[in-house]
Amino acid sequence: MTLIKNTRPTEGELEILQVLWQKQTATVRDVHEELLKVKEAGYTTTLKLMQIMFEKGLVTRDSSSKTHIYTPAVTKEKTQDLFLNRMIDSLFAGSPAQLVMQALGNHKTSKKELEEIRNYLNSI
Amino acid sequence: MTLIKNTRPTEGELEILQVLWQKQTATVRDVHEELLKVKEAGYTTTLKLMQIMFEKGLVTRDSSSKTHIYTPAVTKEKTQDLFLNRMIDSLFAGSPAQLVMQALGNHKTSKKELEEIRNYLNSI
DNA sequence: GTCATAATACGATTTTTTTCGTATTCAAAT
DNA sequence: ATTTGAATACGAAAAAAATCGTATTATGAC
Repeated sequence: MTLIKNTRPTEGELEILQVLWQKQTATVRDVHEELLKVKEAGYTTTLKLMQIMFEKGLVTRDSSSKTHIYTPAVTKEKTQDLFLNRMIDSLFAGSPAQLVMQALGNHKTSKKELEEIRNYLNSI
Repeated sequence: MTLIKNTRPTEGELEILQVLWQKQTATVRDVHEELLKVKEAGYTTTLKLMQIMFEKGLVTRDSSSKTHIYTPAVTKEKTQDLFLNRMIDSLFAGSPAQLVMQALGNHKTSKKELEEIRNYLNSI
């Protein structure tokens, strides 16, 4: 039986997952290139990080050809939940509602988005 | 002139702020006692952390008597926002609405809370 | 086949955060 | 005044995360 660890990605790992979720599939170079748009980083740094993520089971990879092809092994939703829960616990007294209202309050949200949320609320 | 850095509290610092926000004012021992309810920690560990937080400006302290008295120097709301923004950026494609819906979806929120949120929405 | 290029592997270093041991100091109780 | 207990200061070690340099290897162009 395989123990599923709830490995919480580090910041750096999160940045990489970002890219993988968007591209679905990518080489180290692909990811690296994408990261460069946002921050400074050496190629081998990205590589190493992705290797570690592979060991942790955060990504899978096809290594049948020299240039490995990576895919995310955790979903964006699961990861979002991981962080949301953590944040609700540690900063919002365990109340999702508090987080929601705080988030709505301090970010200008468009009418359209507010409407979406209203609809969503009604659908629950 | 003093540069105000947007120092993002570390995990450990957050736990301490937690306690300070709740108590408003506390000694190292107070905080430490509170932390013990939740996790294991040595007294001097807590002390050191609070000293570092003082240097960073995350807390202030009254050191007129031997036993210093600490108070939070950052508000809970500001700190919540700091983390919310970060999370929205890094996990929700910059869309607060997405975060809100995800948070509502995956946590059983009571009818009463949903009602509150609805009211809040209408008030915007 | 050889060479050049680009990829991986891997170890080591650096940086950040957490943890703790020890020395010192203050104050209250005797 | 002395002792004792609890507090702070401080440095250093340990742990976690990020960064990078170098060696090795595979592949495609010639």
